[in-house]
Amino acid sequence: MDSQTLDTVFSALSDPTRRGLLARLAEGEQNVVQLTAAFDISQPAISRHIRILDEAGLVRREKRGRETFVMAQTDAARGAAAWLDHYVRFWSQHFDRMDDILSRQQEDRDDR
Amino acid sequence: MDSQTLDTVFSALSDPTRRGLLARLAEGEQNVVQLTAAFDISQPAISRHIRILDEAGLVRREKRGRETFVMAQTDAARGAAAWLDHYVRFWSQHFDRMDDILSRQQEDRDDR
DNA sequence: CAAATTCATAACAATTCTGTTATGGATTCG
DNA sequence: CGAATCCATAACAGAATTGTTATGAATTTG
Repeated sequence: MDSQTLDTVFSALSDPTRRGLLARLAEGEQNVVQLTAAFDISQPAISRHIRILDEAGLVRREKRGRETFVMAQTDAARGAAAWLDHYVRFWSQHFDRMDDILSRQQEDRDDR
Repeated sequence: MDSQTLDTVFSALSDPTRRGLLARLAEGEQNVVQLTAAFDISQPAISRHIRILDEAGLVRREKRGRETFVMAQTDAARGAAAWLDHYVRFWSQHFDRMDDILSRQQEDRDDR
């Protein structure tokens, strides 16, 4: 997952309405009218949020007749999760080493 | 981890310079001059990025004399990682069930 | 103590984001 | 077929973001 994709995915996830949309979509696909009903903002605003999620690869849209169904898409989220996980692990290791060093120093002092 | 914290953490992570700062800090604490040297933008711009990371709980600042040392902080990243993980798992389950249903239907057809 | 270093903040400009209302194309309903 | 429904896009306003330069307080250095 390249840097620009991380930009758009994390940016997409940084808005509470968009996370709310994703949460709703976890229950299954919904059309735009259904999604709009769940929030307190206008339909065009929802349409735009959906578009941003789409561009980030977090949802997929499918037009059937006059309705547009929106469904969650996991790949982009998995990529971002992997990135975060990687860094959390890396930092943790670093801190573990730090703790190790600190506790060794403590032992050294205790030994005196 | 509450919604507003997720806002600030994901938003902080959505900028490539800030992710770059975090990557550098994984190697250990650095002062502002050192961090500024690693990027092609001004010191005040770096200072502001650091502040945003700080407010998101992704780094900690420690002033020693005239220098400010910056170090990565894992808790906020862990929280965001947990959120992402939760949803990825949830969606995956959903899709697994879908796959299950779809393949059962396929079997039904095969049985005919 | 004067000069240099470190870094935060203010002031500003350019750009992007997020909402609104207005509108209209496409599709479905009666 | 005319009316209603679904939803995307345009145009706009206000707020937020990200960079810049200018500046100065605090600290260290020579």
